[in-house]
Amino acid sequence: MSLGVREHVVDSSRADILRAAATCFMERGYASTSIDDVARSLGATKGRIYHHFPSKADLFAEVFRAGMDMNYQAVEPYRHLPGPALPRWRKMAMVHVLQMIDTKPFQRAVWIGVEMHLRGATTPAQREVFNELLEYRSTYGKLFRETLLQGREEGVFRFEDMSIANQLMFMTLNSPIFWYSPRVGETRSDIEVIARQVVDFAQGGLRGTQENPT
Amino acid sequence: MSLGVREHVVDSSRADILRAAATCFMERGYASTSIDDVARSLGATKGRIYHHFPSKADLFAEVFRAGMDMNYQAVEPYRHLPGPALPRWRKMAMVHVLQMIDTKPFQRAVWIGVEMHLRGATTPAQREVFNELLEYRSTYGKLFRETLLQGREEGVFRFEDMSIANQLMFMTLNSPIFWYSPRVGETRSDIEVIARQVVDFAQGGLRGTQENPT
DNA sequence: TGATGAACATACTACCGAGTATGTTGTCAA
DNA sequence: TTGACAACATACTCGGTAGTATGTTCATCA
Repeated sequence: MSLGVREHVVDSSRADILRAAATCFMERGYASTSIDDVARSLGATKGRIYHHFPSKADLFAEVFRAGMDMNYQAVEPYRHLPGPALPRWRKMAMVHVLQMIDTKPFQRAVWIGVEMHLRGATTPAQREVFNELLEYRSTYGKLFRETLLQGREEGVFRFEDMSIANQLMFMTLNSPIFWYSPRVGETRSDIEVIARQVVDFAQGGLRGTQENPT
Repeated sequence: MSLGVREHVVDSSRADILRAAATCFMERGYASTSIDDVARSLGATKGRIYHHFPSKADLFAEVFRAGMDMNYQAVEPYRHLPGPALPRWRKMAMVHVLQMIDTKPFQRAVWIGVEMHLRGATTPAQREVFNELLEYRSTYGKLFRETLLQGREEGVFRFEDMSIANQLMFMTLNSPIFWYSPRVGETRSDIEVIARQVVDFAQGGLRGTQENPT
């Protein structure tokens, strides 16, 4: 079952390509990123990319999947924390936001992928792959949805429309992929302060205006 | 000073092109939208586009400017409402969200434009135009910023970092450009219900968790 | 009424980028 | 040591697209 040195080298090369591709997609978007761009950022040529990935669309899909995997694995350990909804939601939200910051290029790619799918900018052949990935994303969304519902029952959340609340919450929690950029000399605790503010905003939003208390 | 029939026809043709272009940019993004796409959606050819706009980048810039103009003109009447910050902020926010819904194609173009600028995906020549447009956008942002500060002094808002709060607020208020789509048989009041939920979420977010009340 | 120019359409060029076909080099197994 | 294959690089093709150059039509005005 253990992988030989050769396999590790291959996987490492693949992973390097995925990282470079994620960064390129983040910086220029999908359409404006050429395979040559990705190769150049690796000091390589197209041959290397096409040796590991059959097409640009497949390369992008792998980046997308990698980003989703990171999220799922980060949040999954906390989804079944027992007890009231709020602390569990806060933990999950915090982990999610930190993921957005720590793996920004991949998360931007996920965003781009969702956008592309929503406007149907994929070939029928790529549709299948994408549908599977978005199913994956949908599953991830459900992790939060359950906790949102429990929180509403417990009175800590007061949103009206579940669908809208879900959109707004994820919009808030995902937003660092657009505006966060590391500062020089930034420590881990600085990042956590930022993430906490994002989570606080989302929590306040989910509670609403609270103009009719009791 | 009054325009003749000829000028009106010209302006109407230009406006048609801008609307079609905004829709195309929304549906496929900037890079994936060809001038032929825009022309085809008008039942015309490239010649018509290039007769009115010198380049694709200029066409896009005009769409961007039109979107910003709509926002500014919609919000400006309320920026100097006297009295406490909260009702003024709510009015401005509500108008802003309704603008996002009513002129979605243009607002998506504005978003795309900001993204493009942030990653520097513009030629030096287009930089000047873009810088002016983003200055415009910055001015628009200040309309809200003043009210945010007043609201914090009055205790209705409790955010820590002004920059982050501003980002999160606009992220929330802008978000309908991504997830709103008209429903069949939807009335104006249905739309206003949606917009109100968005504004409520943003207001709750700006107030924060409120775990240390007084 | 004919000349002029605006408002397009048509036909073309030049380039860029995805994908392919074909080398080249190093490694490992027999 | 050799041959076979993985992991690339190199050198192409080919379709699509921005931009241009050149018609064409119609209204307006001298």
